[in-house]
Amino acid sequence: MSEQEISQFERQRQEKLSAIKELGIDPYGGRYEGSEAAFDVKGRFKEDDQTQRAKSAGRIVLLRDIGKLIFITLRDWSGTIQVGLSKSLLSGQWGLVKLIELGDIIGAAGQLGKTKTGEITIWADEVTILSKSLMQPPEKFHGLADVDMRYRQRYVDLWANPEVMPLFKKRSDIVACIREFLRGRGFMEVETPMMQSIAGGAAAKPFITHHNSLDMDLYLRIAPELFLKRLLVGGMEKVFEINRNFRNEGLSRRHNPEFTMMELYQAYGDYNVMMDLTEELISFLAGKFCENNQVQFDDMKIDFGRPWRRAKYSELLKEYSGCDINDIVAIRKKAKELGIDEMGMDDAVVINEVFEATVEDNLINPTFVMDYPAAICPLTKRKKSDPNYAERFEMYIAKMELANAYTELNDPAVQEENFHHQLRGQHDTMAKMDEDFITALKYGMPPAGGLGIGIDRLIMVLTGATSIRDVVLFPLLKNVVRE
RNA sequence: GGGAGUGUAGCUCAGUCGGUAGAGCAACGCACUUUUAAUGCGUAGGUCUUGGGUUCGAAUCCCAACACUCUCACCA
Repeated sequence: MSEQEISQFERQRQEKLSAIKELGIDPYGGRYEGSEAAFDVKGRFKEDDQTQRAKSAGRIVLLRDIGKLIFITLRDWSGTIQVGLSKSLLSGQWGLVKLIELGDIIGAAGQLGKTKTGEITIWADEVTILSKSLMQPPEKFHGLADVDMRYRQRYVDLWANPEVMPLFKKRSDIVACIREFLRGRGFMEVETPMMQSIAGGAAAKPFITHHNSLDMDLYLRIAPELFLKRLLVGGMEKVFEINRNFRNEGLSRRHNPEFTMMELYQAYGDYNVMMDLTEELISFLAGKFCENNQVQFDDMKIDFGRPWRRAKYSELLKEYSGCDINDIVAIRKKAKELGIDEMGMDDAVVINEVFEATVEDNLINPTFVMDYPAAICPLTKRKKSDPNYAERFEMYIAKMELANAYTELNDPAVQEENFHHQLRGQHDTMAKMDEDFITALKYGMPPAGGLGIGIDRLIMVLTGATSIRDVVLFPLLKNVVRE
């Protein structure tokens, strides 16, 4: 279909638009003051008070025309409210009233009352058209079901499917609570570069862009870690950042190429401090946003009740794969059984492959996995008691990695060595040495605990949404090729 | 990138053995001042994702492309 060609529906709506203009009315409205959220109007309604008035604005999502009386359901960001348009109350405006239709945005004011059937209703004595809709809205009962269209036209999805707006409101509330919680504990929010000349702090393929006047290639950041640690060097003691990371990798139910990460650093702390903080923060959120501290997620019932399990990496490996972490022969045998191509992989990588293949699917309730093999943790301080292991934990919920934390490595010599050391079998390693970060460490970084929490995934487990695309307003999609 | 599935009216979906397409909602017309997915009667609406092929004949069978979903791979 060519773009010039407009549908019969759009043509019909254009005619109504013209008819509204002919009445001398601007079909696109303007400032509209004094309107109240539908939710609030319903909340303050009193049974036998005849003097109540209300004024609301929103989109018409249902319309029942009974001749000289029209019932309309208006939806705004807070919910819906019924408006009754009666010819006897609106005789002067009846010409306009008969021209409005599903999808239009209107304002209405009048006495607040109830209908015979008990529905709280604004009996309008004044109606204002605020925006004429030229497009046909989706089916009123099923809404917009086509997932592709829901993501491409989120601006329709948000009002056509009633559960969508509350979900994104909840996301906003959760993020606000995280900020409130952290600020309450003395953390300072900062913003560090999203465009970096060296994409460091994680092992992932970056997106590349170019700055013209500096004639310089830049990477969209894969993590803020190395910049936040520079702030520790600078003397900030408790910092956090909530912002986007970008990773040039595959998409899935759990992966969007741009995703929101909360990273925080606390000077003089360690990974045990981070563990307590993680448990307290997420428990606080679960208590606030989840009924009975539980969430149904797919076929899993997640229980956020404390205390959360804290188990060693080696312990979980033993529990679910049957292998002792020190018995590399048995682990390689297990890897073969699992179909992992372990030839040419370093031991630590094979162990981690087996771990991921056997353990992850069992981690449903919040679980801290502690003490990772040091070889796969280049930014982490090793355990004093056993330098083969690093003071790192990952926290899992519903088989997903939600958080990752370290006792941060602050020895510049060890850090430099780790940057140089490449593990065979790992596709991406720290691509380029960040010399300036090493310089920063040489000035002295206080010992610290650091934590990263994947915000999108956290929203998923707190709301029961099983696809990251349901908690991201505009997830990345392929372009539709237009002829 | 691999595998499986899906793509039909503006939307939600049927479509049997291969015989040129159906419903509900929305739209248009008429009626209706207490509806709740309002109702009743009537009208109109389709390049069956796109391009090839098989066939007398394709929404239906085959091939390819495109998009989406699930899944695997990738993903400290």
